[in-house]
Amino acid sequence: MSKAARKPASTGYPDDLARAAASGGAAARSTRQRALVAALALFDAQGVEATTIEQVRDAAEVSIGSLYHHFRSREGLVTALYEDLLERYRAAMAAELARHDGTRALLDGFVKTHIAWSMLNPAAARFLAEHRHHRALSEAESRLQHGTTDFLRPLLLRLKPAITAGILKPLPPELLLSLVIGPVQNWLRMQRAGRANLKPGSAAQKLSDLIWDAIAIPPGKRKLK
Amino acid sequence: MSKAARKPASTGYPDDLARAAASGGAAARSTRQRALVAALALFDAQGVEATTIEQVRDAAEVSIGSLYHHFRSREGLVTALYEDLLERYRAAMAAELARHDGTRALLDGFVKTHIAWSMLNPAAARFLAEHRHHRALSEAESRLQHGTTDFLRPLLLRLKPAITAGILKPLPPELLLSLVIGPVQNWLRMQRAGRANLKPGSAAQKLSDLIWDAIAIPPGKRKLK
DNA sequence: ACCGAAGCTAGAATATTATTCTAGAATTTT
DNA sequence: AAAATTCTAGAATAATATTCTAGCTTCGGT
Repeated sequence: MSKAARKPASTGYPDDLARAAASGGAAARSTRQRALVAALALFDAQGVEATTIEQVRDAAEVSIGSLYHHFRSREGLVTALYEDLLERYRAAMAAELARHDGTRALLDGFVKTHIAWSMLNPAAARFLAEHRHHRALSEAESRLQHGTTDFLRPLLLRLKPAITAGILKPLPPELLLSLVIGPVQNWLRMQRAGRANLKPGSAAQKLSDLIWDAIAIPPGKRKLK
Repeated sequence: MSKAARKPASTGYPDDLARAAASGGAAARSTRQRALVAALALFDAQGVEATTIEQVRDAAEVSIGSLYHHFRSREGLVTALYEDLLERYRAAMAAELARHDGTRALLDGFVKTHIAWSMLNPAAARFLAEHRHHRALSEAESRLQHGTTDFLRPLLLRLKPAITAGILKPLPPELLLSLVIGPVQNWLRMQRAGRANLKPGSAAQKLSDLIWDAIAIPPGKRKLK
């Protein structure tokens, strides 16, 4: 349990460090990365408030001094972890969205990718979902490309033309975003809480269809422009 | 500067303690209640992690001993506050829902009441939204009527008959709930973050309509049973 | 009205945890 | 290779949560 450095299934970290392991073995992981991996595992198991710096130090086999050198404070560790995970999510999502281009396919790709990534990286997904609001993050967010927490800007930009084209209802961005991401995040929360009976793939398909009904203009009523 | 201007001169507590103030002045508030009010204000201003027991003691003018007598621990204070606020939300919502009975009116009432209550009690709404997942709460939840966090069971029960009647799509409860509550919670989060331009009333109306489009069977396609 | 029990208040004493500090090792730059 | 920088280490310190003991207040029973 302490130093199972090789197998992917246990850390809960996105990409599961297959890359790091391949590039020189466990020892090659940077101190910083070891700390992040350990922190995520502990946070996921016990919650952030309940995990102490000392626990992270033991799990990551990193000295207190190093921890503070890299992260400045306990809060800084939380923030760094959030930034790192969000970046990984974004990369995965961006890669996936680039493969679709119809309006409908884009929405479908977003919903399915979001859910699939969350199932593949449960600890990361939970952490991101539960710490969207952490006070120290507002400053971190601005450093993260956009000044917004929901990393959906790209999706939004590609949905807007469909409004002009008369395919989507002319909704303000805030409603469009809420309708797309809201139900998905909510279903994932229920699923994490063990209150979901549908399988993820099935839920994704249905949510995608239903959200479409909410935001699209029914074919019969479309007016060409 | 943050855009989210907090209301001054108010405790932020639901009902704003008008009741307590009327029934004998500030001194009449129970120790426990003073602690909850102070805690909510501090949590809202600084976040939970950043507020210390000592700060609560000073703000509430309650001794450490009393604090621990009433709440058992710091975590217990958080949990008690969550339970108290949730109970107030529930009472308000239940009272409102009892006044409607058509399927559409019910949904509309839910969306509008949820948003209205959140605007009226911003600190409470934020706290509830941000601490839905707090580890110590899972146990608390079971004590709270239903074993679920989303206190939407009553709404769900009243929506189900509409499925049999062919008005709503035959959706599993988890999807129905996600579609109704997800967009609303998401919009409120954006609004708290200062990223909403719509006025709450307008957003509520539109969300209600859009959600209806997602979950209802279009009139033309309904089959009577 | 009085008694005891239970609930409540108080804050000093203690325990736990976060953070700082100083020193030295490793690495990178010049 | 010397100097500078970055990184590691863990003991020392500071901040904070929790426990403990003692006195006070309220309340139900007589």
